[in-house]
Amino acid sequence: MAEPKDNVVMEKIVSLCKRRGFVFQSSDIYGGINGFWDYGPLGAELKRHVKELWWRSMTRMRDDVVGLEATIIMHPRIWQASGHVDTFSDPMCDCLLTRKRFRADQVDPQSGLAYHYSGARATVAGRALQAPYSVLLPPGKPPESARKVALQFYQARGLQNVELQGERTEKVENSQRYNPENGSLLTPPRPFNLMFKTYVGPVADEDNVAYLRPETAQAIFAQFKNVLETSRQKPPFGIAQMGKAFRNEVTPRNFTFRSREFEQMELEFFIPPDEAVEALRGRVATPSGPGHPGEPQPDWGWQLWHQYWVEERLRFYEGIGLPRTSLEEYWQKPEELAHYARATVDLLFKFPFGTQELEGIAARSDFDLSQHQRCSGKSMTVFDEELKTAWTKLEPAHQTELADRYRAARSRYLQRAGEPVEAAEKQAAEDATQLARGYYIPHVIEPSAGVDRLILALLTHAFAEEETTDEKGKKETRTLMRFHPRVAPIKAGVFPLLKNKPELVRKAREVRELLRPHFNVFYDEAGSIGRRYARQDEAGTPFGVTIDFDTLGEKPEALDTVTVRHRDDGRQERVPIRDLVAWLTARTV
RNA sequence: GCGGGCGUAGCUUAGUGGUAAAGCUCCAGCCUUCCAAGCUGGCUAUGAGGGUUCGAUUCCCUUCGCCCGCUCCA
Repeated sequence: MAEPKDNVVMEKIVSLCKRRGFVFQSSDIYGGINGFWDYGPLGAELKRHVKELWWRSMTRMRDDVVGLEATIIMHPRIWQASGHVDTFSDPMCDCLLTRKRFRADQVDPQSGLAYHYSGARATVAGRALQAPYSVLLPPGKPPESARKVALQFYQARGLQNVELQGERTEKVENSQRYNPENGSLLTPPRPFNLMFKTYVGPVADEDNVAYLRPETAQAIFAQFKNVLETSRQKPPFGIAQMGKAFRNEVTPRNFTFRSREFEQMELEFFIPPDEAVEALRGRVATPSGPGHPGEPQPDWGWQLWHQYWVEERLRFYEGIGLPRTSLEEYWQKPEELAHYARATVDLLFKFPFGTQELEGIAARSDFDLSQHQRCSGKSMTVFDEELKTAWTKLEPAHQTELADRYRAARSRYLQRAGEPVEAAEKQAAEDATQLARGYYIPHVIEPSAGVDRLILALLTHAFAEEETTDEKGKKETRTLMRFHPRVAPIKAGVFPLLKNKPELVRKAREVRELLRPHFNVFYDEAGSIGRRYARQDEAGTPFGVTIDFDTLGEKPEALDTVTVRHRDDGRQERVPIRDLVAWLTARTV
């Protein structure tokens, strides 16, 4: 995925973002804070439009998705069930010589003779360094190789012509304290918690630790039963949520791409397990080829649902101005998948700094709800009357086959989750019995997108520079943001051709008031008309509405019409004022 | 977290151990009949803290931030 990086373009974009008010550094006047960014007036509008379009396409335009708005701080056990407490806090240690980082529990245990040193002295300058250090010498290697590593260590700390001090040796068995590659001592294991920790209530002690959510998804799983029971939905259906999430990233980089506080748009789409679909419909439909599989069908299995959501999401991106040519689909290889995932597709965008993930669409099996069922003790099953009836009509052999498949899958999950084999088998058999009675834990397809990454993608995709030559032959660079009109922060600029003609100004203000209830419009009378167009080009405003003398009736046939000027090509057309709202609506909604 | 580079106005850059310069932007006024025109005037900066010095934007230290590489990325 390595690509040539274009820093110059990124720097121009960052500069424009600040200059025009798209993105500012958080806490700027105090020197900023690493990994946090604010949206200025134009950025806030852009982000709002993107979120509204997502919410609209995911919930309002569909019968089968409902919304949720959960808190950022939740019961800490949620993060134990999800696995975040464990996976976010692996102790890490670094090689003292090469700085290479290891997960403390994954270092290959080493045996041999450890050479300990209390410090070293520079023979020429006479400088001494009191810094304990050790090297592990594997069996059969000469002691000189251990000393050589130790010399490198002290030389790296600024000593010349090193003389080692306080050498002593010690037998070591199966130690994880040394780098298997060079024998160098590692730093002590240090916890690496990527979740932001806080305390609920005024007393900050370990009993009331809580975390800022590192993803919005878990709230959806935790509220699954409440939503199911109140929304009159049943699988296949989804719960959508937008909201802030927090990760204490090791290295925030690439402008807003990897921030510590960021916003997600996530859908958890719940489907019956394939065994239930087969019992109900007699078969499980699987993808017949690439592309959008069309309207959802009752016999779809997880693979078709997964493909469906990948294609739906691609359509969404196309609809807001990111063509397929700007995106890449990456199907994770089996060895890259999380253990609970059956398939994951990353939608990548070609950023100037490399091709990077915008959204992941994961088929997550029934892992998430199962985890919460186990950890909370509350049932996460769905009852399907139709399934219960259909099951009784199956051939006994078919019943056995489906129940076996379901039981095996449940057992695999339970064993991976750490249940002893015997208990897992027993529980899985019970789950299979429940399936026959119409109860199952839904499987999940999860399209999970980063809002701020998408905003950055839109910004970098929209950014354009054009060389223009004015009438004096002077070359100029015109900067413009070619946002899709649907996401553009300002939909139209409204300008009187001249500022010092009160009748033009009055009419222009009327037009502004006419448009204001429908669109974000910007009135500007300062400077030449060309300058005002150029200012709006940098803000990415797709249309300029200019009130001139024809509007006032200089040419009677043009009375009450305005010039509409197109951002991308400077084209102009004449539109009657009474048609303006409809004209703009057709192009910006 | 480690190593390297950088930090002067809103932006892009200049410069100096002794009054901080310019272009663009922005604001006000005049002018202007469709693409950054012109004239006049104006606002705004040495990232922060400490040290050396009579005096520091310049030298030193610390810190914060940005960029690059490494590392990490459930």
